[in-house]
Amino acid sequence: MKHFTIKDIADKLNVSISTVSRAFNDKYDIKKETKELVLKTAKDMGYHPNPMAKSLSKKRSSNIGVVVPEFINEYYSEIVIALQNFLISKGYQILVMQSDEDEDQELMNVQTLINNMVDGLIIAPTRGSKNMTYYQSKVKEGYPMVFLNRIETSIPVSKVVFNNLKWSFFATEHLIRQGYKKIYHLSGYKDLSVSYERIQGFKKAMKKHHILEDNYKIIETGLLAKEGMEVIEDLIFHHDIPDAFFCVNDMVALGAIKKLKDNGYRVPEDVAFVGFTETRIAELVTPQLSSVKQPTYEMAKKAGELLLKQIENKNTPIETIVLNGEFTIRKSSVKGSTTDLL
Amino acid sequence: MKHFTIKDIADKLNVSISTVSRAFNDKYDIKKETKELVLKTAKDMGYHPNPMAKSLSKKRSSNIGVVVPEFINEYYSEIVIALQNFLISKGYQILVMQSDEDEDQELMNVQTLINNMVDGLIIAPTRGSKNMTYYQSKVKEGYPMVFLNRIETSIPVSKVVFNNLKWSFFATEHLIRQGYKKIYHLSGYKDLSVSYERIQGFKKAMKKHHILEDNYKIIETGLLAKEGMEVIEDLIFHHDIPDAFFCVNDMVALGAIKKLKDNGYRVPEDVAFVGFTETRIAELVTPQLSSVKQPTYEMAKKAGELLLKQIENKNTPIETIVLNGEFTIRKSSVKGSTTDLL
DNA sequence: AAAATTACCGAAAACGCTTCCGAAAAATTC
DNA sequence: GAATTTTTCGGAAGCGTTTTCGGTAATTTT
Repeated sequence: MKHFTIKDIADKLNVSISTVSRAFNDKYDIKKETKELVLKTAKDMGYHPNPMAKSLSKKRSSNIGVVVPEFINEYYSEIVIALQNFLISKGYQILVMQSDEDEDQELMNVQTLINNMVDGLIIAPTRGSKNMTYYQSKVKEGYPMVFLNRIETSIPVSKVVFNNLKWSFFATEHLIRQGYKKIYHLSGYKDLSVSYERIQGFKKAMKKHHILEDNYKIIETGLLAKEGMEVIEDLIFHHDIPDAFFCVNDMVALGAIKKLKDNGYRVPEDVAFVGFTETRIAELVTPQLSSVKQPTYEMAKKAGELLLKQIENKNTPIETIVLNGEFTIRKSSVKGSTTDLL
Repeated sequence: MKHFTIKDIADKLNVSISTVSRAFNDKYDIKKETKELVLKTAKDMGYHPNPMAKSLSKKRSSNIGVVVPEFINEYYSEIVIALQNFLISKGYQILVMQSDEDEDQELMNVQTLINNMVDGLIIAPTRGSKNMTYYQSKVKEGYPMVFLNRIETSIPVSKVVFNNLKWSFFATEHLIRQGYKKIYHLSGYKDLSVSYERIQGFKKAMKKHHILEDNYKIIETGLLAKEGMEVIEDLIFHHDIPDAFFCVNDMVALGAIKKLKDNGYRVPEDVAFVGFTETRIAELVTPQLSSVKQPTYEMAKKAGELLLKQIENKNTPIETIVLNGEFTIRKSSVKGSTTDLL
């Protein structure tokens, strides 16, 4: 099963290779019948164009680089899948690289992809801002690039972000409305834009409902369950357990819940919980975890569209897209919910 | 910031492009000093070879296709990450596609990748065997291909698989030794090789310990939490709840546990559980879930190595690698474990 | 019916690299 | 010091496409 080339088809039909090429790229200067003939015999022969030759001559690889901080959690997995579906449907391939939540790795990934001549990049940055000046210079050069998530809206690049502030506010307000008086926020890293924004939302809700500073706390944790557990250990040690926790993500919430349960606390009777960036297990754990769901598919699609626009037409203006999600209330944050037999 | 070519370097140094090329591919017929000079100026200029041109002339893309059934669950995510790390270190890029647990999608993915001229393929098949004859014909043609997981060891292709039978046997035997008398196996799909093998392991343990057929059951479920829940609903309806469950994976176990708890059962006091293909949340849920851990990184690396061997030397013989894992016993399957305050 | 357009197609260059072939220069042998 | 071998390099073809340019044949215009 050898690979046929454009020349094989040309020879078979006694036409020139230009004609065959014209048939595939539906150019105007080819007769309709010959075009159809070429296409048909090509199909019969099982011909597929050689993408490398095409790339070389078109000076475009039809590859798009995607860099994410990780894809162990469902969130970025879904984003990658959605990006792939969308971009393949538009005739592109994607090269996915993950940075392992490491800035240096991220820079290496981006450079590897650029050296591999991707036509554009979609980057979900990890935390830290060391690379931003480099990225911005690339953007200025006209390199098609879209940022996804975890990036300050103020930075002058095209981006798609979630409205963290708003939904953090909603989630917090829900806890307040349920009657919880003392609410702590486990906040992720403060230098991570999404965490920062969620902190702002949290504070906004506190302010709106006139809750004073001694009745709430913002505790910086990481993004892992382990880190949620550590914080709880510390709080238990200091006898400083609030009525409710609003957590930067579900994993931190699950870690914290685990540690509290291990120490005899009941959730939500003693302590209530709200997570963020909903995962599938939110409804499998006991109690089911309230969480904010982000529109991964939509975010990915928007990012893809923004990028393709840039690729097809350089100097399209910078754009920022801010998306909204849903907040699902489950037992973990409902006061007086009978948790039956746990 | 334009891209330099080999010609730019050649012109600058007053040498021919062949010489420059020789320097990069460390050929024997080039003087050491000129080679170093070329390499140095290339580096200074910020030159990077054009991968498309290279591919075209070498007739190899240095891309490797990876097809997995999904990567929402950690398992395949880890495999993909490990594959990527390994293959990039060897100078390859990977193109990852996921089949969404669908045979037709899988075939499309494989064909897309082949048309994109990947140098080889690593496939973790979804269930169903429709595509196997096609794959086997490709293998016969000499197309470098390695299968990962979910494939019968009897099929004549190179593959890396987990020793499901053995570890399923261990897990089951553990339940028996804990004193559980009536054990049900929630088995995934019977036409999925991994499920089939785990069933065999389960049966083997039953046989060894002389447990009769009316004291165990094998119930076919899917791979999702939802399906674990459905089975439990059914069993509750028929008042047919055993002492313990051995589940095809953690998600099914978690679904089943959830449903049992909702109906007033205590885990593990009333019903014990063992999962499979350990996930991170196994130790975050209450009770912590016993599970068998698969060596994802090692499996991926082995698969990568097998594939590169095939790429570098066609007609290397077919090879099968069977790997082992670890079984971690946690509270969900320990009799008389004080579950404290739950 | 001659002139002007238009439709269609082939030849050839180009994309940036690898590699084969042959030749000049250097080193070795006699 | 001539002959031979080895080292080092340049020229050129080739990888499979796209695209420009020019030309013939067909069609339309006058």
